[in-house]
Amino acid sequence: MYAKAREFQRKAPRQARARATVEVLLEATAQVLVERGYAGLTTTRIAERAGVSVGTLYQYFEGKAELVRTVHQRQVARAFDALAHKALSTEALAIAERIEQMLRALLEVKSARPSLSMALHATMLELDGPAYLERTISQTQSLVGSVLENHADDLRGVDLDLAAFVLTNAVDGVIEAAIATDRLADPHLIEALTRLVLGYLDGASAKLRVSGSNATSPG
Amino acid sequence: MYAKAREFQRKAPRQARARATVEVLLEATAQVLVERGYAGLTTTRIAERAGVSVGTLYQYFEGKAELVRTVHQRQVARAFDALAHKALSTEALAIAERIEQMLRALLEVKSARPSLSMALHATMLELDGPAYLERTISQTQSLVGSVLENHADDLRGVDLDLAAFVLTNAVDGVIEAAIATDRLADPHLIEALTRLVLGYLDGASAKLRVSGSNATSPG
Amino acid sequence: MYAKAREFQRKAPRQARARATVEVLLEATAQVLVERGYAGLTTTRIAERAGVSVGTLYQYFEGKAELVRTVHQRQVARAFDALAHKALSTEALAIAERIEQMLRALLEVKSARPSLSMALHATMLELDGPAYLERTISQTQSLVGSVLENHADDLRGVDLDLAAFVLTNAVDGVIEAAIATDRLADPHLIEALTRLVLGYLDGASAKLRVSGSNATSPG
Amino acid sequence: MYAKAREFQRKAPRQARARATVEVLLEATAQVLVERGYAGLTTTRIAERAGVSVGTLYQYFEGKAELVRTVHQRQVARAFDALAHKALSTEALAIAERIEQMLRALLEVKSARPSLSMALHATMLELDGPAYLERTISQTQSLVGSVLENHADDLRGVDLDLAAFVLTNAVDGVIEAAIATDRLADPHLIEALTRLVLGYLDGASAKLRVSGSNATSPG
DNA sequence: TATGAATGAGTTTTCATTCAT
DNA sequence: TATGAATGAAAACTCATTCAT
Repeated sequence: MYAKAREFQRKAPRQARARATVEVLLEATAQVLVERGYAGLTTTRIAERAGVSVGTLYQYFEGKAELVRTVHQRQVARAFDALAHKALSTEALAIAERIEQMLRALLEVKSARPSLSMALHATMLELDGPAYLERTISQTQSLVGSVLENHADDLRGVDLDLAAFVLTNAVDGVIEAAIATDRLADPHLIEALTRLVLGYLDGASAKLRVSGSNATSPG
Repeated sequence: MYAKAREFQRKAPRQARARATVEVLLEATAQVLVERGYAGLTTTRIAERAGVSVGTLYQYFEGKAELVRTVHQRQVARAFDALAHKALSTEALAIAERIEQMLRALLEVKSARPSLSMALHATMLELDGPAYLERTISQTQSLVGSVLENHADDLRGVDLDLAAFVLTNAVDGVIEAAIATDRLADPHLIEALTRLVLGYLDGASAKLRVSGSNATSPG
Repeated sequence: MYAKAREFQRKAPRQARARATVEVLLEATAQVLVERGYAGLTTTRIAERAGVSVGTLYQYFEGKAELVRTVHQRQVARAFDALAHKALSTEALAIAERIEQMLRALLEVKSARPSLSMALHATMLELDGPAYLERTISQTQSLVGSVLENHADDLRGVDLDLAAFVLTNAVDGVIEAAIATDRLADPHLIEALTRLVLGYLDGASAKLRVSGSNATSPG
Repeated sequence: MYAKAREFQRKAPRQARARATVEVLLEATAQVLVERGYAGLTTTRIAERAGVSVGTLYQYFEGKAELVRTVHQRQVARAFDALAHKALSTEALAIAERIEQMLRALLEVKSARPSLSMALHATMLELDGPAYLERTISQTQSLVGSVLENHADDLRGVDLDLAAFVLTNAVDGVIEAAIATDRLADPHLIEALTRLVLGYLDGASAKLRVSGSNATSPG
C-alpha cells in the first residue's frame, strides 16, 4: 500500500563539495515542497532549484521520496532536540514552569519554517501512510512521558502514558491549526497551550490542583 | 443556526440512473483512497471500482480532485451535523455533561470510517494546502464557540474565541492521532478528551472550578 | 488518407418539424465552426447550440463530417448560383461590363458570412484533402469558362481553359485574403479585381486590348 | 532589408545530438502531416516516425501545434528568402523581366514540396485562424511592395499598396490551386502568372502600357 | 421520435529514472 | 563525478457514437 521508508543516502559524501551538494539538494527539496506541494515536487525541479543536474541528484539520493524523508527527519530531529534540550535544562523547575518553558521552546522551533512543517506532514502521510505518525510522534511522546514521570509525585492518579499521548497530540493539533491560520505569533497561544496541558493534568491529580494553581487558594 | 456545505459538479445528473452513478463514484473514490492513498487514486481505478467507464466519471466530475473534495465535504458535513445535532439536544444540560456528550457523538461519527478520515486529511492538505484546514475547522469552531457562549455564566474570564480555537483543534489532534494509532476504541479516550476540555476551561474560570470539580471544594 | 465524402442526410425529413431540426443543426454547425474552429466542433456542442440532444443529431446526420460537408455544399451552391444567375442576366453586355458585374455579385455573396467561408475552406481541406478544391472549384471554373467562350471573338488567342483556371483561382485568392484582412468592404477591391481579370485577358488578346480599354485610345 | 522569421522552442537543445533530434522531429512532422492530415498527426505518430520517444518530443516542443508552426515558419522562410534573394539579384532588370524571374523562383521553391505547402496552409488556418494569413502574407506583400516601388516611374497612377496586396494573393491563389490540381509543372503556368501580374499593372499605368506591350502601339 | 447516460478507444502529457558522454 | 538527452510507462482526459428509456 504505502512505500517502505528506506533510510539515508545512497552514498556517503566524503568530500566537502559533495556534502555541500547534499545540503543544497535538501534545501531545494524543502523550498519546492513548500512552494508547489508534493504534486509539484519533481526531480527536475529540485535539481534545477539546487543548481545541479538530475543525474547528480540520483548520485546522492535514491529518488524524491528519500529526499523528502531526509528533510522530514531533520525537521523532526530539530524539534525533538530543542524539546529534549529544554527538558534537560529545566529538570529542577516545578512542573508548571517546566511545561511552559518546553512549550515555548516548541513554538519557537516550529515558528522557524511553519509552512514546511505542514507540507512535510501532508507529504509523509501520503508517502508512508498513518504509520509515519506513529513513528514520528512516539519519540516525542516518550520524551513527554519521561518528563511527566519526573513529576510523578505531583501527578498521582494520572495515567502517564495516556497523558503523554493526549497532551502531545493535543498540543500538536493546536500548533498545526495555528500554523494554518497564521496565529503562531499570537502572544496568547503560549498561555493557552500551557493552560491546556496543566488543566488536563490538574483535572486528574488532587495534589497539583491545590499546590500548582495558586489562583485557586481560597480566600 | 449553523452553515451547511454544498457540492459542485460538472453536470447535474438528471435521471435517477445518473444520480446513482454519482453515488457509486463517490464511494469508489473513498475506497480506493483508503486502500492506495492519493498517489494510487487514478481515475481509471476509480471508474473500475465503481463499475463504470472513465468517460462516465468525467461526465460528472472535473477529475479526481473534485471527487475527493466532494467525498471530504460529505464526511465533514456528517461529522458537523452529528455535532450540531447533539449540541442542540443537550442545550439544557450542564456544560460538563454537554461537552462529554458532544465528544461522544464526535468519536462515534469518526469511528465510522477512521482510515477514510485520515486519508482525506492528508489528501486535502496536499490538494488545497493549509487553507483547507481553515475552511474546514472554522465551521466546527464557531459551533463550539456558540456552545461555550450558552454557558457564558459558568465561563466568566474565559476568552471564548480562543477557547473554541484551542479546544477544537486539540481534540482534533488527539482524535487524528488516535485514528492513526488505532486507539479510537480505547475506553479511556473519551474520559481523557473530556478532561482535556474541562481542564482547559477550568484553568480559566473561577466559577467552574469551584462548582464543577468537587474535589476542589475548599474547607 | 482522407475520408470519403458521403453525401446528404441519412434520412429525408418528411415533416416540417424535422426539416426545421435539420436547419437548426446546420446553422448550429456553422456557428460553432466559426466560433471555435473544427477542433472545437464537437457533436455535443452542435446539439447544445441547436437546442436538441446528440441523439437527435445522429437521427439526421451520419456525424459531424456530414454536417460540415452539407453546410459547405450549401455555401458553395449559394455562391455558384449567384454567379450563374448574374452570368445569365448579363449575357448581352460587353465582356468588361459583364465581368465587373459578376465580380460584384461574387463579392456580395461572399460578404454575407465571410468568416464562415474561411472556416469551411480550412475544414474541407482537412476533411477531404486537396481533392475537395478540385471538386468545388471546377464547377465555378467551367462556369467562368463558358462565359469566356461567349466572348470568344474578343478573346482570340486566349487559352480559355487556362484563363478560366487562372482567373477563378486568382480572384479566389484575393477574396480569401481580403476576408482574412477584413478588406472585403474596401471600395477599391472591386476595381482591382476587375482590372486583374481584364488585364489578364487583355494581355493575351489583341482585339480586346484595342476596343475593350478605351483609356488606351491614343490621341 | 527584409524581416526574418524566427522559432521558439520549449528548451533550446544544447548538445549536437539534441539539435539533430529537433531536425528529425520537424521532418517527421512534415511527413506525417502530408500523409495523414492534421487529424492524423498525433504526437505518438510523429515520435515513431522520427525514431524517438514521445518524451523526447515534449522535451523540445510544447506539442504538435508548435511543431507544425515551426515547420510552417521554415517553409515560409524558405519561400520568402528565395523571393527576396531573386528580388535583389534582379534589381537592374526591367519590371517585366524581373517579375517573371521572381515568379519562376517562387514556382521553383513551391515545387519542392507541394503537398506540404497545402497541408500546412490548411493546418495553419485551423490552428491560428485567418489571422495566420495576415501574418504570413504581409511579409511577402511588403517585399512585393518594395519591388514595385523600385519601378515607380513605370507605374505612375498605380496604387502600389493595393497592387502588392492583390498581386501577392492572386498569385498565391493560383499556385495553391495548381498544387491542389497537380498543375505546378504545367509549362504555361509561368507565362500565365506573368501575364496576370503584368496585365494588372498594365491596366493601371499608361507608361507601361505603351512601352511594355508593343502590340498596342497605335498607328 | 427524442433523450441523455454510458461507453472506451485514442490522445496528449508528465516525470522518475537511466546512461552515454 | 557531473551532465542532460532520451526513455516509456502510466496517467488524465476527450468525444464520437450507441442505445435503453
